[in-house]
Amino acid sequence: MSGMTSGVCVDSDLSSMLQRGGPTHTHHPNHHGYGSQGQVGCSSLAPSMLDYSAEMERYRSSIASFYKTNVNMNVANFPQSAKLAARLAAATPIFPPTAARISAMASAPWGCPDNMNVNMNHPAAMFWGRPKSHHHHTAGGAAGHMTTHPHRTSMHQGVGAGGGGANDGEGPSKHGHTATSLPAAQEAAHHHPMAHSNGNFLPGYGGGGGGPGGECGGMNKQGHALPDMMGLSDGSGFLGGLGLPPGVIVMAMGSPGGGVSDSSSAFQMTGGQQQASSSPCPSSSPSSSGVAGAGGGASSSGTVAKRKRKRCGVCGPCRRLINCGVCSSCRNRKTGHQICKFRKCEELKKKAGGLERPPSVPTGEAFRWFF
DNA sequence: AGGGACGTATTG
DNA sequence: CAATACGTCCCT
Ligand SMILES: [Zn+2]
Ligand SMILES: [Zn+2]
Repeated sequence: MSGMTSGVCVDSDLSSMLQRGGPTHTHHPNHHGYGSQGQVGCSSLAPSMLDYSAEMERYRSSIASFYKTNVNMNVANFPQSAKLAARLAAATPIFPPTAARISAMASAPWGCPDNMNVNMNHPAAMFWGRPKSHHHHTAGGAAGHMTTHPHRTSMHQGVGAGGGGANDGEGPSKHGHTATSLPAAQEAAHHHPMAHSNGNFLPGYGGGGGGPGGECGGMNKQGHALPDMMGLSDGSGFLGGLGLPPGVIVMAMGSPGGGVSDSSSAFQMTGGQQQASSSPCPSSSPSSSGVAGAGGGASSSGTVAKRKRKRCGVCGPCRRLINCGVCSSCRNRKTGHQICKFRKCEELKKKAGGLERPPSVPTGEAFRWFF
């Protein structure tokens, strides 16, 4: 009863393709250098993972096939970072937007094969991958194919999408039943027995293992994961993100609006000032900048205008690359201007207004934990 | 308490 | 300038 519009299991198809797709894998995509903003971390363990490169190739193949067949995938909800990642990962001669779509079918969405929710026509999409390497690929075999234009503006949610034939310029709309039922599925928990909990978020980089030169990626196809699950598995107990393909896998669904991380990198040093190497010129004097918060927050109290906080970038939600497209925030993004609920940084949620109230060990004590 | 709407900081 | 998302106000 629920859904199962077209009984096509992506997984199955994919598998088939994989089998048939005899990639001539000649060159190995050795794209490394992603360790910029941290979200890139690698899982470090790749036991049964033969060559992820090979896998990659296969994926690409399958992807290509898919592309041929399903060119109409919706590519919404991909934050720029996601899009970017998609492109990088895909690193194929195909058009950027296309790449995104393609990857989209590489895996199964939150639907479980059992339910067959894996419809590619789904209005929402999930996406795995890296946010962006910040710099164009430094060097890499795949890079050569990239046709990325240094120019930004690439494609907006619906504008550039049409590049090649996308029919849905924007698709804001509610297809009718889709929009309505989807949210329920997501927001409501759809507990799955073996949910791997791999939403569209980035690989955690806390593990550290692996070395600088080795990016590992265990691929975990089948990503049954619901938005909720991902949300629940936030950074704290999160440990299932190790299975990421070298590229990105997007589950397509399409949905109104796309989301992009506020600062693509999304990394803030909890302290308040972020001194990342990417930052052009941090400094500035901490003294009141005159930023009156938003909406008039600062007006009342005081002088200290709190600068707008940024996502921690490490929590589960933060790792998500794309918007679910069905949550209230996503649906109201136009007016609400809020990030997808599932992507809302937990840190921000905590203090989101509560602010100062850290009932807990002072700084020094924290260290004791280690000893 | 939660969600929507709005202003606006921030970034590209 | 546009896009995105944070912070707050307001309504329910
Ligand atoms: Zn959402
Ligand atoms: Zn976060």
